[in-house]
Amino acid sequence: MGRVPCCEKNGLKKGPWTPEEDQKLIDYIQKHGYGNWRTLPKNAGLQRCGKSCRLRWTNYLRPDIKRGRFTLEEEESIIQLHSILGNKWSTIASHLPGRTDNEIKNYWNTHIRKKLLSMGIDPVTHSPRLDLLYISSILNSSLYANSSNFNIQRLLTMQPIENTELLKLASSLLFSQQCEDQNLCAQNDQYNPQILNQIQFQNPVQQVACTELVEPNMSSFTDLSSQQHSLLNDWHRNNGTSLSTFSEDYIPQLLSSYSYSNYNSDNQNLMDPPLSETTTLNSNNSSNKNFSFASVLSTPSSSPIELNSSSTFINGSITEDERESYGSSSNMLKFEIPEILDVNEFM
DNA sequence: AAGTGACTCAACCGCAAAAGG
DNA sequence: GCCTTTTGCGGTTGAGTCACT
Repeated sequence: MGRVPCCEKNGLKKGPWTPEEDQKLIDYIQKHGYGNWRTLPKNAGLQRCGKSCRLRWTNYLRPDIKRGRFTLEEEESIIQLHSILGNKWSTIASHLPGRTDNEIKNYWNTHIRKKLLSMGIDPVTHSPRLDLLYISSILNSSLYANSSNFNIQRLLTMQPIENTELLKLASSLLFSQQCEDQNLCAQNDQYNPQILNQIQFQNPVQQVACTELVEPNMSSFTDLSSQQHSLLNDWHRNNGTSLSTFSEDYIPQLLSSYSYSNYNSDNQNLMDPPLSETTTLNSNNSSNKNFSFASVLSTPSSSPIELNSSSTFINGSITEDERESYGSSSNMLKFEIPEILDVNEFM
């Protein structure tokens, strides 16, 4: 379909609107309405194209536009609607009176998306970042397994590591292990809790992810919708500045529901939860009109998760060695990520 | 106080669908 | 049914602002 530019470039102003231009547009629309955007600027005495006028009116000058910060309810709605609709900003906006698609799009990109990422949730799929879990499991095996079971050299030669991020991580691990060999060789068989306690996670999500992988809290396998809701409230109150508290409570629940059904669907799961407990966390219940934070997780659990470009597809190919290492010894299962690894590189 | 990088958000761009002749 | 015009949408940009050094 041939397209003619909506306006002549010459002689028409671009860029920020002045108060005078705003007033002209408001006055004209209040008098005549906005029938034809193409002829409107000329009639209103504006050196703008119709497209620019329409955008200015719909996104800024319209009298019913709500200004100010998004409320918790609006934020919940956006997340829930996005999990269903994707980037259909205008459709999402139609469910939020007074908010424009542009505003919602901006808010998503600058706030919600980052929050979800920092919580270990893929904002595209609304699923837990399984690549982080996978990395965590690899780290677990690599750092504290006995050398006879697993080592980083082996990690570097593993088939599933096709992702360059994992390769970077593996390389970093190799380097950090060399450092540890020099400094911590005294603790060959058992990790030293004092030393580990001194190592701080850069990302609390990972800490929880790692901990939960190896030490599942079975009490979390219950219906959590109300709890999740209160967690979101906490998160919102903290304005995203203190995610650790939220994440530590929230992420294990995500992992509980998600890793069970996806991580190793055919064979024995890492933690072998009862099936019924997994299903109670299914959030795709359209009859639930109240927002549950589980709605963030919208991807059907039965489908393989194709994460975004910075993510890694996890196919559940866990070797017998690794599986054993997860479940055989609680000592070996505890681990932490060295500071040398920048978790943000994987987010 | 100046420099720099990160962040925000209004505005633009290109495309596609809808509408009209 | 075809072509042109208009409208709407989603992705992206960049100027302004803020925070930190």
